[in-house]
Amino acid sequence: MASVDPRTTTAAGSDIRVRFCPSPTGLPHVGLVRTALFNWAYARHNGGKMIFRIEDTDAARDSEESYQQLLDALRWLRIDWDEGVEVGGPHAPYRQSQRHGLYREVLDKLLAAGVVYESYSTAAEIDARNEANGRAKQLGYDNFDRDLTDEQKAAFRAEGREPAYRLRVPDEDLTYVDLIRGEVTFPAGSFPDFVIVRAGGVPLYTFVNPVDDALMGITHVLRGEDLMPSTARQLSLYRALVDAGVTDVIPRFGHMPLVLGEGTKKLSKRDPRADLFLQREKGFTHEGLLNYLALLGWSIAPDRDVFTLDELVAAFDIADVNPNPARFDQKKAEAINGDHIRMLQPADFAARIVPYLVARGLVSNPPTDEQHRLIAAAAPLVQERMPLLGDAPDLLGFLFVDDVDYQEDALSGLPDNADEVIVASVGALEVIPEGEFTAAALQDALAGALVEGLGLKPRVAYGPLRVAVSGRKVSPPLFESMELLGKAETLRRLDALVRHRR
RNA sequence: GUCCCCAUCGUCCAGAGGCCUAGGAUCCAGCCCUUUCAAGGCUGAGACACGGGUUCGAAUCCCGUUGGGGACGCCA
Repeated sequence: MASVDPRTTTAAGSDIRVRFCPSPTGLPHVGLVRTALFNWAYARHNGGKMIFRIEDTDAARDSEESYQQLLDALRWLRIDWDEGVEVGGPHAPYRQSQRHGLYREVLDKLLAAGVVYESYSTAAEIDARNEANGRAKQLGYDNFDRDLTDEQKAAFRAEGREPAYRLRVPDEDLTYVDLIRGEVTFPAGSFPDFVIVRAGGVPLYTFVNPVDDALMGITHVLRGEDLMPSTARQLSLYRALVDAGVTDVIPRFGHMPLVLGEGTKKLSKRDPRADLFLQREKGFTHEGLLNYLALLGWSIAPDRDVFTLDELVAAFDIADVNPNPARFDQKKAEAINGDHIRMLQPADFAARIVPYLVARGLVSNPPTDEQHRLIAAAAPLVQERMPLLGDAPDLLGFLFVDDVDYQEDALSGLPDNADEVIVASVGALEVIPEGEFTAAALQDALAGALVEGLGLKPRVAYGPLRVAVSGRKVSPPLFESMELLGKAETLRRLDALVRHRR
């Protein structure tokens, strides 16, 4: 009869310690971000601690660049940590590549406790034995070296072989209560004794991950569903760790649903939607992206899905997370982001679009005082009409260039009487004094000349002016745009379009 | 092949036995507002995978089927 190990932690509230422990390989992925977010939110909600550790145990794939990107990502997202890389803490160091001495000590304790043994079998030998015994190859290792005598070990050593170390896994069912999925049982014998330290002494992930969790006092392991099957191995290692006196409690586990891409497949690292920095370049705010990601498996209320990070923290509980895999929907993510953009204070919004204008070469870096003034004045015109901060250059670009870049569709959409409209407009605008060139005055003058005077529908009347001013069919509100440009520049642009059409 | 997980509108989420003629968001369609586009408002289309139980009563509990996903390394 399966039962939960009584040594499982009962930590709650401020005793909760969670960790985020990525390996520095490749670009930060949105799935990774959601894992970090839920860990962080759980810690913050409960007043517990968030530990940020780096699992750089694979020298071949890890890179310093990737490590820096991870830091950049979390800092941009405002996901902070109480202990870990950069900030230090009582369990430093927090990069596994700097903890080898610790792993050696733990291995010695496990060896002394008799729960780990030396294994000399090579992969080829294991395969050969399986074949000879009519045992399926997928079953893997056959626990051959479990009871090697000292003489046998000496003989292998004499051949120049170095042992790998394997954990003697318990021959009984392993049960735990998943924080998201409830009770889960792995039947006895579903996996063989596994290697924890490679021949040559390099410790493996299957070893260092639980060891660090134990050493760092992690109470709640919240990770991706893809790691769920390895929980059986972790549990068996944990028991060994307790038996060997390395730790005295076993953490609780919660497995978050996968983030899917198109169809039913896991969101690929190659999928552009998965690339955190690409999403940032497109113009996601950290608030919007985090809000959307939180929606993948969780909700704050039945009838609401836009919320602040503070609200998320106040409401979050890992037990409320839905176990279903969720698809990343770019459209909805952008819609949520648009809501967050609209929630921004005007000055904050203006500041946030600056990097995008700079990137497009529309303003200098940093912008001049004059450019700052223009950005601040123009920002309110576009804040509610963009789902992404990256839409700013297209919408506001016309304000920062001397020559209007006419879009093809804008030109071709011009009515036949465009010149007539512009000429009439110029007449109406010329009489407005420089100091009274305001949106309200412009609207009065243009409505009088075009809508009443020429009897045009507003859509027809203002279209040519919009193209003359912005070069586009879609732009910020016309009169306000003209006010920002000023009388002289506005008239110059109207004239320029007429010339351009000749 | 073995083990594990999952199953409500196209998508995401709500629903922990009667409040469900299943609710919200997104997307799509239409209307309103309107100087374009948005935003905003309104309306509409759209789902409990299937089959058995349990129960007076099931989207909700149990079993099975089907479907999907994940894991099975001296990778992480």
